[in-house]
Amino acid sequence: MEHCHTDLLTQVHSTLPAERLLDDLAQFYKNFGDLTRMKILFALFESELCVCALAELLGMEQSAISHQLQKLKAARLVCCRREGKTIYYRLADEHIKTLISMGFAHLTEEAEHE
Amino acid sequence: MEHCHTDLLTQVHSTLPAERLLDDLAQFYKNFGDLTRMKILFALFESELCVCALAELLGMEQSAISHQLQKLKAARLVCCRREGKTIYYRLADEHIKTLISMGFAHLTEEAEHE
DNA sequence: CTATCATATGAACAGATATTCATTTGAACA
DNA sequence: TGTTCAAATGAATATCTGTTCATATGATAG
Repeated sequence: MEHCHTDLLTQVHSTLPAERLLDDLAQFYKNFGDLTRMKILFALFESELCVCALAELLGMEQSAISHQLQKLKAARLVCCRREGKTIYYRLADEHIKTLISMGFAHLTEEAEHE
Repeated sequence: MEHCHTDLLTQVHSTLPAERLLDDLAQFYKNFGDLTRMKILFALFESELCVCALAELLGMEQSAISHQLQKLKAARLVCCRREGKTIYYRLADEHIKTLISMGFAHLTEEAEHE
């Protein structure tokens, strides 16, 4: 492994953010790495929706949606309000929309180049 | 489920991108949802590096790094060049840097608000 | 052409994750 | 208070994913 410049390695190493921070970042992105959650987020781009509406929209069990919503909520990507028996979910902030849209743009741009 | 406005649902449904596209997007984000890959990407922010340098840097097996690099390569997040026996990996484009940095910023901003 | 070094690949395994089913919580209303 | 509806939760399960180990490829030097 003599061809690996040790000084370059220590330099690169010094610029790496703390392990904890990198893991938080990976955990954060993990939320976008699932089709069901992606659908939920895109649906909430348009309007706040209750759990059963999301279940209906995605053609999935209420329980499955609820489990995913808990993850999105824990990650502070969505928040909710109660109205009687119904609980309406919405995006936690518009920033999220921008973030996802960037990935979307990246993907569609890349497709154009082919 | 009568409280769910069917017309709202059909309207939201009409704005959802194609299933295929949403899945591609989720698959794309999945690449950022792993600590090892996140470390690799951040390391490549600084400099192109060969496989064994990355293995050394992360304190992991060459094989583990190589497997992850194949995934990043398949997602066109990184590319490589050969120089003799050594293969150097680098970010596929600077755009990636921006994309990841946005998540990073989002995370650190959020932390400040607490 | 053989040995060696860097990397890639495949199979196997362990740990993580998404979904389902069954049950519980919580609010409204009779 | 008991029933009903919406949502949350927990256990079980099947699938996916990351790492390791063993081996293969591919380039270079002798």
